[in-house]
Amino acid sequence: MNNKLGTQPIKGFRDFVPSDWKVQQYIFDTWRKVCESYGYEEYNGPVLEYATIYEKSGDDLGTTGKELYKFTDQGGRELALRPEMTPTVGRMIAEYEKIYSKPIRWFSIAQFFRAEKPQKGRGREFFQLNVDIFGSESVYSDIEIISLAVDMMYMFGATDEMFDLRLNNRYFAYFYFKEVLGLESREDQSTLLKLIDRFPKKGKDWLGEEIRIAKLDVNFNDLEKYLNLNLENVLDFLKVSLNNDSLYIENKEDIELFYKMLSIINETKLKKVCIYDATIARGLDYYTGTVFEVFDRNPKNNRAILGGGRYDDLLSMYREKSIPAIGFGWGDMPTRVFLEGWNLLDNRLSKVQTYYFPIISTDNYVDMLDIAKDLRTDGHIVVMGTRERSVGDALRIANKKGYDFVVIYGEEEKNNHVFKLKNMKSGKENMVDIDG
RNA sequence: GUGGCUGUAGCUCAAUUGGUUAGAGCGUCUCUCUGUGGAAGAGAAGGUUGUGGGUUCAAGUCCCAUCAGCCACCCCA
Repeated sequence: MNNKLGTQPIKGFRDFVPSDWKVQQYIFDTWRKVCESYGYEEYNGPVLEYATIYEKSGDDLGTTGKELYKFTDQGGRELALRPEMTPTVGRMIAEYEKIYSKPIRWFSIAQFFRAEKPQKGRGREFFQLNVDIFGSESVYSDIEIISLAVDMMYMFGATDEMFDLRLNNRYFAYFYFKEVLGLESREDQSTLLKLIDRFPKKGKDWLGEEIRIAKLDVNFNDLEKYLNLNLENVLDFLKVSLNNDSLYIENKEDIELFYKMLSIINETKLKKVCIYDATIARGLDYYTGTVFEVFDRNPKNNRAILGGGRYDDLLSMYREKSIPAIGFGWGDMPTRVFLEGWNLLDNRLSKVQTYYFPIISTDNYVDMLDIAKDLRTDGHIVVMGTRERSVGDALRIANKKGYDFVVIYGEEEKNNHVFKLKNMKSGKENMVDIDG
């Protein structure tokens, strides 16, 4: 009999009531502030793109299309709601690259859609910050992006104990697999790295079993050595290898860049939160060099809250010659879980000073409109009453709503051509002349 | 997408083995305290127990489906 519609939003989508949206705004404002302080400019792009740009961006066509919201429009085009920004911004850069001098520093805060199974910190609709720098192969761009990500964490009030930034480089991993583990083929190296990517969740027994199944010829002690590498170990290992002229190193330039990056980090304050982590692989699709993730160190939420890396070849899907790029994406949902988990939201949400202007007497309403208009012109936020109230009631309401000031304008004030401004926190009252 | 757990008022939770008209606190609204607040008192609204079906004399309670949330897997762009 009930033919009314349901009131819940559809699975994985969210309603934002004002108190929720306030948190969102706080997160967006913080992201924006730090990006702008680094000289990045904000952009945006279409919510819909041709589905093919997402299917082409990964190595692994079979699995990537699965979580895409895809449909055919009235013109027969295969379209998709954007699940990420990188292909869009890549397309934009490929299209407009000539207008801008390099390097191009861009960021965006936009909404994305993925047909995933919703969980805490993961929905079908979410906002994501994307920060990228295009047209620079320099190691200093890698450092800049990493430093920007870390600064944002600090800007949110995070301390060194709450997070770390985990770095890796797939070419380094491949090189290590070859030199130390004796894995010669790129295919085996790639298989192993994919397995290691899942190792933290699955554990040692699982990894051993999978290696047996994949028939990888790997000494488990050597592998353990790889898994336990830290920043100093990697630097030592690379220093020796890179100085050995008789040694052939595939992707030597990329590995040299990685070495340089780690040695710089090792000498800066970034060292406090940056670590080498052999298990970071980032899905392996379009990343070409540095990969990194920022991890929440809260034991209840041990997960990546942002991730990114270098993708120097991605733009070759749009043009002959690619444009080097590095950047990261940072979702709003894991961020909220992080901030709530460490209690970093209390007292940080913006609070605007608000004037409450109750109707003490409806006879004065016309005058009140003029007074309110003047106050708003002066930049104040004025909330007017909607019905006649006694002064006592008005103050109670102001309390409950958290208004900061109450404008009192009754008979007395009208006769003296003033209004009374009461500060709710201090209780102090001032008479203000109404001039014009 | 697969598997598991969960769903009672806006929120936190009650409701005997299936048994009257599903309750409480907080919150919300109204009133009193008659131009000075954070309080107190009085009262009210708010639920077809997520939704739909089934079993039964009788369903919040049992069964099925569905929707949504959480957890694990998958995926993580």
